Amino acid sequence: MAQEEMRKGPWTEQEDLQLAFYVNLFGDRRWDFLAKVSGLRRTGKSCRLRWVNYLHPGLKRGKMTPQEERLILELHSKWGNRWSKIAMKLPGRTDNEIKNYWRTHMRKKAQDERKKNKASIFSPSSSFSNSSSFSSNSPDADFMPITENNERNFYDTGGILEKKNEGDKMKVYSMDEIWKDIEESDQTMNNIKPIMSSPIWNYCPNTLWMIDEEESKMFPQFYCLDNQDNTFFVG
DNA sequence: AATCGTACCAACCGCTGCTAG
DNA sequence: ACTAGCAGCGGTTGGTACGAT
Repeated sequence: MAQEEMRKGPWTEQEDLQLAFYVNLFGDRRWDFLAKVSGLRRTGKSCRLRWVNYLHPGLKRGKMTPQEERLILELHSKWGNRWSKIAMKLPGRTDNEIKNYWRTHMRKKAQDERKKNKASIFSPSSSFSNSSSFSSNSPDADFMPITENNERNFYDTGGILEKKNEGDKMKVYSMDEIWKDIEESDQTMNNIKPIMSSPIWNYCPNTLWMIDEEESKMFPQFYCLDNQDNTFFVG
């Protein structure tokens, strides 16, 4: 039997409306089922992605704030490429968004570093000439961490570098209280399996997806960003 | 005005882990 | 205990907007 051709590529406004309607009707589970009943010629996977990354009412649009940027840097240095985990600490931001941001950010930073290094590489007093990154052939390698296998990887940065950043060029921001709570929530999260992986699910008290009492116990706290004065607060 | 390079974002792909049967 | 199906995650790619030349 010839399988119906699945649509790919950008979503139309009509498709968005259709998806939103059926998600509201049946909930945000069983994506294959949703894809089928909605009549959208999309895979369940595609529907889920569209909903999570674009249509969900709890999403925050627009540029990353400096606070968010700093938090991403901090969390990435701690957790590495655990985008979904990082996204959990940035309400309204998706793992995809953070991942994209990081990619752009790192590339830019790598280029800056490269320029700096090029300027100082021939200087006799340059400590760079003694650094391990000197031997790298890759253009971005200067900014890549060394992995547990002693390999460099542009994309997989952070995490294991946590100690390496102590006291050297990585600026340390004072986010003690946030960190304290993140560490506490780490312990909690290690013991409790989250119901949903996306941060937006426990961020949308005014939407159809209100968290219930049980869920709120699992996620006792989350950070919110006050766009007025750019401060974090715990909800 | 045309072309090129870069940044950004949306979406796809492949893999993994979880869970229900 | 095993397996199939599903959900989610991380990596990658492709398209578009925009600024520089």
